[in-house]
Amino acid sequence: MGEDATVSRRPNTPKSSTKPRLSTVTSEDEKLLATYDPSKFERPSVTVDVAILSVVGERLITLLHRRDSAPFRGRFALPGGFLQMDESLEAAARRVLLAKAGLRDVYLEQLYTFGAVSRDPRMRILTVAYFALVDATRITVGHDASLPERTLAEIVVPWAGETGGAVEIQIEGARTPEALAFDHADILGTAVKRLRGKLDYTPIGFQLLPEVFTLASLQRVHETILGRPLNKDSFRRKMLASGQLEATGELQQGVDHRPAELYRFTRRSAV
Amino acid sequence: MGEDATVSRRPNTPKSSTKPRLSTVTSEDEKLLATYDPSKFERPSVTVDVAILSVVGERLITLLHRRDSAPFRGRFALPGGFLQMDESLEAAARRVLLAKAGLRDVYLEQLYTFGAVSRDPRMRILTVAYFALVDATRITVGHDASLPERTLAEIVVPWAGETGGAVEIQIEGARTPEALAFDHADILGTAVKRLRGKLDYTPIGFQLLPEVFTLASLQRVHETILGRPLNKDSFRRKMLASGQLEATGELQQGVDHRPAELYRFTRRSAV
DNA sequence: TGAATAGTGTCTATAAGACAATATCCC
DNA sequence: GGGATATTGTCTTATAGACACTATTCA
Repeated sequence: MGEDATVSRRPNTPKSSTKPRLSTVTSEDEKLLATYDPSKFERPSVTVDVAILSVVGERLITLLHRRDSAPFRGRFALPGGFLQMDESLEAAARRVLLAKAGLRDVYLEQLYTFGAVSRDPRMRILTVAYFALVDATRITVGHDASLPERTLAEIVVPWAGETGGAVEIQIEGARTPEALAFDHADILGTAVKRLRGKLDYTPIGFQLLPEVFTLASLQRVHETILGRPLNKDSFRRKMLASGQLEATGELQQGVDHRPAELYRFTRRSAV
Repeated sequence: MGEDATVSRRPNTPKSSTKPRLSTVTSEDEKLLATYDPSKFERPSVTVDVAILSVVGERLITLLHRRDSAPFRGRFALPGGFLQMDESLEAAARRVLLAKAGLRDVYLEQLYTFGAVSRDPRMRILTVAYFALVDATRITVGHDASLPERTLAEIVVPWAGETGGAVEIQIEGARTPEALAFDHADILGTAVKRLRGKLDYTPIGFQLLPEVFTLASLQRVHETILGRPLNKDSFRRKMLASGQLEATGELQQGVDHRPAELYRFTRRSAV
């Protein structure tokens, strides 16, 4: 940030006289801080929200909480929390993942920062949104005393390709789409758009599958995310040519047809 | 943000009793706010920084300011400023562009939010970084009483492709790279990485050229950003096939060889 | 044996790279 | 005319899609 030195762009903010005292501040700096005090500025609250995405069957799903307080009481919302002063943004996102969904060691990437002035009716709150990819076998919504209530919801994407925009959320059994709290439908839409874009040139789809998987299941994951069918032959060729798949030599079990070979991602560490 | 309702995750924050009063808050909400007050949380400062990129000759350049106060006094930094409580993030970025570089109506896109705990030695400051693309003819660094001092600096990218990482900054005439303030070399590196990625599938390169341009100059822009030579034939074919170029019928003037035809971008509005 | 999906091989269409030939301007 | 770059056309190679055929499992 190129914070200005001379500044008093905000005459309506109270002129606080408390200067920050940090061990890294030298005595020369101390003098300068007298004329430049960032704490003069009003500050927004900052939260971190995580769009946890997974593919179950042929559906793109996400994990939500029902809000039990205002604003948007009763609406579903992404898991999130306030950024603490001693943690990085990513650390906050990982804390949220663990505390609210019981997930650790998942693929996590910063998505976008949402900062519309009135996105929260109470006060100015920015949210730094992340998205996480989790294979279906790791998401649980059963009762767990150490975790808050969770709900899995289907993401229905009402636009093609990478058009972008809000998505619709379909709760199991419900007939109409569920309106989400805040701008969370936009956040999920942004996550889907980003994921679709990445799928073409990165092996990110593997993050949504268990350790070993068949090429057909990988293709179904891609198709579910992209929302369109893919050519089987070229999908197969491209994946094998990418050098990122490793044949395990094992075969699929328990299917009523010829079993497919199981593959493994060669760099599971790519988080 | 899925802010928790019951909360008191931060026992060390002062329990403020000032509840926000907003016209959109209903009386039922008022009651709930008694048990849930986001202002209880300590808040970071938030700035917006803008990486202004341009291509001049065969060089990728950016616009910097020299800091005249601590921290990083004397170092160059990106233009930036504190987010005001009544403006959106993008509005803040556009305000910075106008106030610090005299630029308006330029391509602007949110890049990434940088939030390492100690990125500013004084206090916790997040910055939401944006990048702007400006054609070379619009960047001025001459003296202008309404603008702060500015410097154009060359961006030297020490990595290939989309590897990512900090870039080096070369100030005109200097022999060694210039160390930037804060994490601004990382921000610029992130901007270059993003730009390289977008160049393959979006017409974003046009934003760096004047209204009309030749195919050769467009190719030079692409090559400068990508840091590698491109095949002339296929570049030409791909651009013309994209349907985003429109021949003006005019020819280049004042060259000592056969003049090239001038083209125009068909959707300059794509900001 | 038949249903179902896996996996291989071949052909074609399309896009990318290489290269040659011609065009047009200024000096 | 000579130098320099633009523009067009053709050939070759790589990649993607289409399709036919064989393979393997279970019911």
